[in-house]
Amino acid sequence: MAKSPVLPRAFYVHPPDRVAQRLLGKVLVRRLEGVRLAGRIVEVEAYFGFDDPASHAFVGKTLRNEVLFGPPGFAYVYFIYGMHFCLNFSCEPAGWPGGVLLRALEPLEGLRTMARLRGLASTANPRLLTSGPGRLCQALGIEREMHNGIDVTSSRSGLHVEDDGFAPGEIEALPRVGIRKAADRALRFAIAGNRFVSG
DNA sequence: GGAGCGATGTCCT
DNA sequence: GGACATCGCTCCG
Repeated sequence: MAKSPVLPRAFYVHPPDRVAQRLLGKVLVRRLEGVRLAGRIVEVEAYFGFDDPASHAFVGKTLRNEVLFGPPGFAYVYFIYGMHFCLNFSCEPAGWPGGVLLRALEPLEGLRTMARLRGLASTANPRLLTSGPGRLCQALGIEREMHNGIDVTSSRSGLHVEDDGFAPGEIEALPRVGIRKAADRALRFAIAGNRFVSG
């Protein structure tokens, strides 16, 4: 089996809605203590900058969101609701804010480790592993202190994205989840019919 | 299976 | 002090 190429920086140097749609079908890979955890990206959301009130970047650059204003292809990990982490990738050239939130994966490799990290006794219901932004971070052992600001275009950073040639087929555009502002914009993208989409 | 709701830390005003 | 890009539990049908 040919080794899948890692998505390079150039992949992320585009507006977040474009990057979001092109991330669908790619494989998120986390190397954790020698174990390879992997899942296919099936649901994402795009967040712009100053013209998007729902974006963390809308208020301008702060200590928390500065990764979104930096160069593309870096992880923006934040803590929400007192107990969950969410993973984004920065987009657009340095100086332009924008990011893509990863909302759901179809688990491919390392399911038993994912279940353990999620506090589940088994992999009987794989939807409970990585369907949802907080769940996928927990399943892959992604935390802010370790991962915020790391380069996801390097396979040495322990978190990167690969292209295994999978073609996602039909993509649907939906309203974003869990936001109050700009909730009418269809900036959530999913592989149509995939059972791991969080909805 | 779906609506309702509580838990809980961090950031910005 | 309030809002928050969530999750899992309860209760009800």
